[in-house]
Amino acid sequence: MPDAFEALADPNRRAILALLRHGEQTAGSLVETLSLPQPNVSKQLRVLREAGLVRARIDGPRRLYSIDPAPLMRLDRWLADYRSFWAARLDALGNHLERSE
Amino acid sequence: MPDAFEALADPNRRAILALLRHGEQTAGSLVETLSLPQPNVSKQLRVLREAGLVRARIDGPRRLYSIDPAPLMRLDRWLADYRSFWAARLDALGNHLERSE
DNA sequence: CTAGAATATTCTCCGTTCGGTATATGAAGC
DNA sequence: GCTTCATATACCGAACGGAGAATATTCTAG
Repeated sequence: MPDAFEALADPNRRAILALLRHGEQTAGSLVETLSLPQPNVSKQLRVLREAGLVRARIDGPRRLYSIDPAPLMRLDRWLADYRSFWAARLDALGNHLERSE
Repeated sequence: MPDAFEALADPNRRAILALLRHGEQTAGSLVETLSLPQPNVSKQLRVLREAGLVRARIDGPRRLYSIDPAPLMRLDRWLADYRSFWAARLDALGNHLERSE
């Protein structure tokens, strides 16, 4: 059972996640968009599912996949411990920041 | 040459990064703290270096490793595209948010 | 219950990675 | 130049991960 870090290590899986940002998608539409072989996509979806990054909703013969944000939240918290390393640098450069204290 | 996602997929490498949060460390002190074989640590440091996550400063016979935040910044920007998936949920729970539109 | 569409699983092959051990490089002191 | 300490690299075998092709499962329709 892979964790989120391992699941995100693969570019194809990140591409799937990016597509799911636009909303629920059937496995088939992901196959079309990615122009990858169907079994390949299905296997990557399984890894994403086991890592908790996506969930599948059964709709007749299709499965509708969508993002489950929980592991990404944890990744965000993990990353928070490192933000101080670049926050200072950005302030110094005077860049516009999306976030402010 | 591995990218940051691949480099972060390994728990030992994440442990090294966590230790470097406290500041520059020699390879030797990392070996002690992690209680991993020295060549193992050295190899993980190489992967982290090639991914740009750490840099090494030569100080006599030792190498002082420290965090290079650039790839983590990129990871943060990557993650930003997914924040909307849990921001709404946090709002609903009444949690305090670091960022606001 | 048969057929067909959508998706998942299995299998094999191959390149990569990992842990462990041994060895090599490089700098500093004598 | 030799020795020693600190670190890196080379080598090996085992385990892992991904691509591809073939097959199995599951649902729905008729």
